[in-house]
Amino acid sequence: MRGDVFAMKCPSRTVMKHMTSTWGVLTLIALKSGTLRFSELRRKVNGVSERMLTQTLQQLEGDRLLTRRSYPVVPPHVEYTLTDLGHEAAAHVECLANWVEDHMPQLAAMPEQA
Amino acid sequence: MRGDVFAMKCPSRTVMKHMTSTWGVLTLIALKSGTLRFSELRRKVNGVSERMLTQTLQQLEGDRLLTRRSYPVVPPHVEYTLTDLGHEAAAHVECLANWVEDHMPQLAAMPEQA
DNA sequence: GGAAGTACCAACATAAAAGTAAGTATGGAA
DNA sequence: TTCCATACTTACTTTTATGTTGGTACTTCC
Repeated sequence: MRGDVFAMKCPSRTVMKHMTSTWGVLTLIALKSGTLRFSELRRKVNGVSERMLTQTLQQLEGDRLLTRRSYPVVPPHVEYTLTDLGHEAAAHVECLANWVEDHMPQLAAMPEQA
Repeated sequence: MRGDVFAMKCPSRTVMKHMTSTWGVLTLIALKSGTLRFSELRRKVNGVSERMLTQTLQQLEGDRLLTRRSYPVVPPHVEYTLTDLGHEAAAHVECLANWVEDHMPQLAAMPEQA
């Protein structure tokens, strides 16, 4: 029942991909400090397009890392909240991001390659 | 001097991308247990093409996460070893991967989306 | 003599990811 | 009355990622 990221077809790879994607990382970290609605996330996650944010949120919801709550009011109102699993996931991702941020001076002297 | 993954142009994003790329993750984890040569890595990292492995190794080398040592012998012999930084990076990445592997049953019930 | 192994590179082709623009419904503000 | 905000979707284009093939230089094995 355990996943194996070394196995090409293991679904754990898909979850990893979602969590470590550019916008997945930022979305998880952004939601760590609490529930946010779509437009708030969009402002917080610098540079995401609506399309990408929607897609990222749907992926993370499909992985049960967050829940979507939509209120049927006239200007749409939708809230996104991390699940318990999501909080754990976000903690790991943030830990990684913090490490990279902290070690930037030592990493990459000449950032000219993609 | 500290990086910021929320900043679109921050080089930390590039490093994150290298570390969390499909093959970056597997390469780092594979090298955690010690030096490996190219062909050994290729066999260990299930499914990677030569091209992708080469590229991944060059990126990680550029980020100072591993070192390349090449011996000028007749059948080429090249060894890859994690740096101290690389070991730290690999630990974080493996931690994340382990978490995902351990929680697979709870994540993703129907893995039909990309 | 011919095949295989080694660690690549370059060119080409395809697949996947990401961005752009426009459309939708509705209420409230200007 | 026109415009904006909201939370999306859809179609389309561009960019990036990845895979495939073939070549290299030399040696050992069959």
